[in-house]
Amino acid sequence: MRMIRKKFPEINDEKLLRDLAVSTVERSVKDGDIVIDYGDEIKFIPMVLEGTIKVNRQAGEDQEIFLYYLMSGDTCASSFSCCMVQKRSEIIAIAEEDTKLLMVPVQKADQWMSEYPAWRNFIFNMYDIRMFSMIDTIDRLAFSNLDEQLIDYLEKKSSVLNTKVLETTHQEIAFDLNVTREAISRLLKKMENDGLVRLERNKIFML
DNA sequence: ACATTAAGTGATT
DNA sequence: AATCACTTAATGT
Repeated sequence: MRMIRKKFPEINDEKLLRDLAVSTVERSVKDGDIVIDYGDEIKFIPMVLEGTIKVNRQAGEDQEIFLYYLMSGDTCASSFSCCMVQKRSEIIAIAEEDTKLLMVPVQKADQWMSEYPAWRNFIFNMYDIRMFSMIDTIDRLAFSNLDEQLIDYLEKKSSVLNTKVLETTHQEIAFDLNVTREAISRLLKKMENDGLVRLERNKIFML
């Protein structure tokens, strides 16, 4: 409850906070765990208390692309609309680090929309934020070449995880940007020569 | 020591 | 930029 207040200051309705405390379940996931898989039926809306969730679009079997991060204080509003129209998940959500979530049952979330203006505002606000972050992603995809995308990707990851040392593989980046591993390896190599990064196995040092 | 996985690279399309 | 084929290097058992 204290946690909710701290992480979600927009929710400033005492009664709603009490409702949240009784109707939600806290869930801890570890780095790399899949929170929502492609095709899952969504029954809960996750609110992120601590940690980071990576959200990827998945198209078909082998096509995947990074959409955005959910950080502390964020919620995935689109999962709300998704289950309102009884759809299965179009995205996959993976924990990027050990993460604490607050799982809000859809039915409650729906009920609170009419009950609490604070909740309604919160959800709409989150919609807006998600939407902008998507537009950002679209810009990146449509208007920038791979090197810019890669730099953007690395910078985002670095700032989200608050570290200069990214622990990841070229292959994983390649999956997220939907290109081949070789392309990433070559670009990173070039960036290393340009003094932008330093490379080690499973590590990228941002300079 | 051996197997596995990550990364580097040249050639081809 | 993708695909392929192969090498080299790091890491796990």
